[in-house]
Amino acid sequence: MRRMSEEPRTSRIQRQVVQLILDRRLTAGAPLPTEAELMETLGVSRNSVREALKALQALDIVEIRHGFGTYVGKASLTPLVDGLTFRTLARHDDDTGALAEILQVREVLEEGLIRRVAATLTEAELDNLEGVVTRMESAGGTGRMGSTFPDLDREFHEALYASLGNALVPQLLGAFWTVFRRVSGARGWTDDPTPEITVRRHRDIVTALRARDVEGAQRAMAVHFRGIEARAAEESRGVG
Amino acid sequence: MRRMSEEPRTSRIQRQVVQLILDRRLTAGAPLPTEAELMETLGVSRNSVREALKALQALDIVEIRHGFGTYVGKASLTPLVDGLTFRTLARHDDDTGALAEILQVREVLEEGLIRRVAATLTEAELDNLEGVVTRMESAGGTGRMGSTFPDLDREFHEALYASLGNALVPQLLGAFWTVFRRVSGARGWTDDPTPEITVRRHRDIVTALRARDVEGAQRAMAVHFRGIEARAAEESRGVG
DNA sequence: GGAGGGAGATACGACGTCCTACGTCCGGGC
DNA sequence: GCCCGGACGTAGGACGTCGTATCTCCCTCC
Repeated sequence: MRRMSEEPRTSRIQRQVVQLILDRRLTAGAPLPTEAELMETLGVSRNSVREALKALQALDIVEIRHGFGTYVGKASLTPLVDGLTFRTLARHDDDTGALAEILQVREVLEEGLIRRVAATLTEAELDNLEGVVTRMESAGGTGRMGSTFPDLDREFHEALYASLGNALVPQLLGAFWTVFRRVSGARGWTDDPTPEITVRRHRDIVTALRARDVEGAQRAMAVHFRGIEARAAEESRGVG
Repeated sequence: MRRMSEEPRTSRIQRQVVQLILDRRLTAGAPLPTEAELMETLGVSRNSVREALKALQALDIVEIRHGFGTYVGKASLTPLVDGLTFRTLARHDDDTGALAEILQVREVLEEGLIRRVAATLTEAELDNLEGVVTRMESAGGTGRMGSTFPDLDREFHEALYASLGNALVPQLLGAFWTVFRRVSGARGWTDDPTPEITVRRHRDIVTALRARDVEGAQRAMAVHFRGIEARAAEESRGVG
């Protein structure tokens, strides 16, 4: 009699490859055994190996370079971005609700984080933030809403939390930000019609931070998010 | 002359399958075309189809059931859990730092969320939370630290934010919680040596919430996290 | 002697075919 | 009427083959 409920090859191979990385203490960028070596080591066919590696690639746990080899991946939050984007787009009619959920999480995170960061930000970091805002002003002032303005917005929020020394925070916020932007693009939303207001909100945040006004900084961040939410609601009303 | 930098089949197929789901407005659980149909529709081999589906399965965008068919997935945060777990374990020596990062995000989230939820929690929901704490007490009191205690802990934190109406929040917190637990397990950490203190911290949170004491609830949550952080530091010191 | 280019090695990308495993459903036997 | 077993559809897995991308190294040309 055969064993019942045997685990599928592919998922077993996935675990074995991960375990191999862990056991050998490999870090991001380190080369993995070739597909041929893996199929021999694990005693499975090349198809199974490839399917397992494809799955791990989707999780950014391995990186496959055509004609070169397979490498340990950076384990970024790309899968989260893909998943959230799909999930939001797949709500077909109610993507406003899905975006609002993401926005609320971002809001709670940033309002809590800015308090933690307010006390420890150095003057140099504040100067840097102010520089980003200034660049936003000139980018918005030209009337040319290319790709630079959103990038600066993202840069602002990332620079804001750099001093935390928490690598996960900017990645997580960046993931949410990217989802928001991708969904906006897929829905054909227009650019921010009032960039000068958006820029001012950012400047308010820096001003409060420079004054070491924790409450004020949090309030300014909250106001900023009210603006984003209002715009999202507007757009989805206009389109839907 | 050939076109340079042609996109790989597999990733193109991935996008096409996702687009198919979006175009047909399919929702979680809906059946997808069979592998044979896809290979004909997209004009590619079955292996390519399978590799693409495997990648989408890893993202929980599709669900494959052996011998039955392929279906639209729930797009849960499983990929995030897998990614964060790997990422933490792959830091080999410094997993304490990685766990601390996750813990800090959880902490900021929960401290911000509890403020938003404090005003809107109904008495019935408070009763439910208190019931969970009571069950934690009896589970801890027996001395038998099986799997129920951690499950109750998770249940507590999920029930706490149910009234937000934000489906993403409990999933995100659950993901972080699961990563923490998996890493703990992989590192062979022991069970909470002082469950009675942990239970008390939970009860303090409920008490503050019942008194509609927003500041107190946030403080109680902060204290709870101090405890978790201390225990994590202790364990990793003991093992490392 | 050094820079550029081509040949070969290496490794992933894709395909076709075959067989197996799983699950459903229907029909025959009890 | 119930139960069991086999047919059928679908995914899982294996093998062999060819195609294509990247790197390396050596040879040629300047």
